[in-house]
Amino acid sequence: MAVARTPRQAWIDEGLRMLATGGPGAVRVEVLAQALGVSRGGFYWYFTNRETLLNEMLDFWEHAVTAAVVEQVESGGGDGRARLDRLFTIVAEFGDGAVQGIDVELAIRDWARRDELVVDRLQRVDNLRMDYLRSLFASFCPDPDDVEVRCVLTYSVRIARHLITFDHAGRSLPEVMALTRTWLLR
Amino acid sequence: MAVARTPRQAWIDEGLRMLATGGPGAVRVEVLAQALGVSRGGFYWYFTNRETLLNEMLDFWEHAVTAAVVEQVESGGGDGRARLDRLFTIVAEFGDGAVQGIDVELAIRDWARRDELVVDRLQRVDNLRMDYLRSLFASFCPDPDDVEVRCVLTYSVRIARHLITFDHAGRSLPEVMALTRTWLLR
Amino acid sequence: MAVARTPRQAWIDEGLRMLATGGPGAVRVEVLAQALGVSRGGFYWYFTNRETLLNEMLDFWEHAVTAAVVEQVESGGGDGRARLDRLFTIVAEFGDGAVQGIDVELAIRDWARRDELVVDRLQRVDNLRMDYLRSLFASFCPDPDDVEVRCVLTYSVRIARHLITFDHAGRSLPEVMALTRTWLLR
Amino acid sequence: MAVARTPRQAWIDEGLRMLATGGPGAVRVEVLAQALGVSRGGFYWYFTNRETLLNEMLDFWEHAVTAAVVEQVESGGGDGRARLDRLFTIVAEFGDGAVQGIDVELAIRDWARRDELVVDRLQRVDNLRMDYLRSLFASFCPDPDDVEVRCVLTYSVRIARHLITFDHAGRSLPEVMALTRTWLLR
DNA sequence: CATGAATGAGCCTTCATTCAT
DNA sequence: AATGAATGAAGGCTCATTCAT
Repeated sequence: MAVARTPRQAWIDEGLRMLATGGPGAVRVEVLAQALGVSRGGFYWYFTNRETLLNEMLDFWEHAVTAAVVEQVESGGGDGRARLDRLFTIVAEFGDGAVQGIDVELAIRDWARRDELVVDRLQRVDNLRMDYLRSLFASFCPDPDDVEVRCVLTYSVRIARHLITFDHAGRSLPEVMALTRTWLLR
Repeated sequence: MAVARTPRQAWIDEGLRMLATGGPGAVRVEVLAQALGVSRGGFYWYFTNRETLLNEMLDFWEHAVTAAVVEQVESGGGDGRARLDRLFTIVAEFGDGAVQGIDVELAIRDWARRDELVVDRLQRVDNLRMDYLRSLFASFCPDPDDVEVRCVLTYSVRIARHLITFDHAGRSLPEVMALTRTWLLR
Repeated sequence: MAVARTPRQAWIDEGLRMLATGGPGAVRVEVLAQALGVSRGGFYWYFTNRETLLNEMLDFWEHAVTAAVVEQVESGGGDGRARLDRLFTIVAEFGDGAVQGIDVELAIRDWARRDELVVDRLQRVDNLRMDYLRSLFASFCPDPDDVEVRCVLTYSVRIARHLITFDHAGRSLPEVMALTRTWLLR
Repeated sequence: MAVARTPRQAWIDEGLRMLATGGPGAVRVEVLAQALGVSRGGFYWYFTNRETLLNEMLDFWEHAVTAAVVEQVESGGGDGRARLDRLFTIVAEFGDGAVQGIDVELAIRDWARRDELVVDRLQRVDNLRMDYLRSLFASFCPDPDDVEVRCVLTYSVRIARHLITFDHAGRSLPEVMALTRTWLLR
């Protein structure tokens, strides 16, 4: 059995990288191949066509992201507030290059605006994370409405932070995020 | 008041519509021409090339959006809280077809993630709106940190709302938005 | 109005030429373009895709072939035998380069063996010609069975002659064809 | 009697099957391999390249067809007319799936129109069969011209029958063939 | 013997752009 | 001011072939 020089996963990883950089349209077979130091045609050994790769990228992303989320936070123990605090920290440090990075996620979110199939996957991820968020906030917020609002605000900031480009009246972004965190955990 | 739509502007409007629908990559000369019932070549009488159109689309969007924002809210009078309340209502009713609609804005925001020139324009828009938001919140919030946090949260929800896809634990999206509004104006 | 440098029909003619030479698989856009001294992409100004051309080639062939057949023979007058004789002569001289040439026809006949849509067109052509043949033979053959057999034999020779490759025991092909003609008109 | 089918022969058989179905262009290494449940590369252990297979297919076809022709007819005995009658019957029942089937032959005949090397093989087959046909017809036809014409007609019908697509004025194809047979043996 | 993997030429198609009219 | 026509650079996909194991 010959060793795979460019394992299937390598294509997926690279594909997600290009997705993050330029959206689904930028996931081009030729560019992928070049990035992997392989010829264009080699791609078709692993994937029927470009669409297949795109789908597998989404599959992989969904699993990677949902598996990682609770795991990282729960591993540290503590009460709800402590865990939320840790969650904020983790999220704040989101790496850009990582497959689970925010750039991939933003690209997928934008992609979902024009592709129903992407919406499905995104919805599963969003619901899973929100359920977890709710459980954490609920541990110290008695009012369900209050919980829901905090979740929405928390999740919204998490996403929008990378799409908004304003200056913060003399403050740094981390400073503002720290203030926001305090406000939401109040 | 609708400005007389010059032929040139017709291309820009149609371009923004396609941008909203499919991102910058979907702004294709052929499709535009077809939508305007004109031949493909006619495009080049008005614009040097595709990039020129893209730039003018951004220019137009920036002006349209910044002109409209304050105007609509201020025209109604009232104190800061009242104006904020009106702002929330206006934003909540954002039409999708309009050139200033949220779909164009989301497309531009995603676009900005991979194009520096777009970032500049977006930043001007964001700053302008945030300055206005700050002035409104400051009218009844004495603490500047508090103001900043509320602005960030308000603006984040405004954007992220259209990118997030979860169910709201039995509530409708408008219900949750109403709760959020109350929370932020508390 | 700009003059078409390569009118639509030029593509069809050239396409039929390639079909005759190498079958449907040989009708390649690039080769066609090269033969017409035009760039590859120009093809798509006239045709949606390769299949469209293939279909129009078949359409054109069907019309050209059915229009030409009776016309040529009838124009000379005379009784059934005389017309049949003329028909044999015309068919015997079938040019190869002509769009209505036997090479195109043989290619289409082979093509029909693997494409239902081609069969339909071929059937219309075959029936039209056979009806005409029957009318000619019937003018001097009282027995319908006799007529049918002579038609089948005549038509079979017309086609198979170009597919059979044997030597004729010292005779030339024209000699044998002359003998056959006499036999069938006996 | 089926000869033990060597792996090599399996490729040839399968190749002839694809040839019959779709012409030489359809004899693709990948499809062959798949049909044999073998990997694409295995092909190259047996054959230098695709062309080698194509040649061996033709070789095999030539031998199979020439060996079978006389054998089948002669085995029954009888005089010339009886043998011819049997020949007609055998030919009329030509199976399609068999390697010596008419579909392979038609494909090869079409192929010969564009490949000189194929013509040579076809010519040998045609001559062999025609010589045999002549000997049969000569057994009851004193005139050599008459013999030649009958041979040509017989052989032409044999081939063209599968390429012609007309309706027979209310008769079935077998009926017409029976009439033709009688006519030719008259 | 045969496989998994990869190459590279070739084909179809799309699309921004150009150009003569 | 605009059209019909054509160009050429990509990009997706197929397929014969090669090669290490």
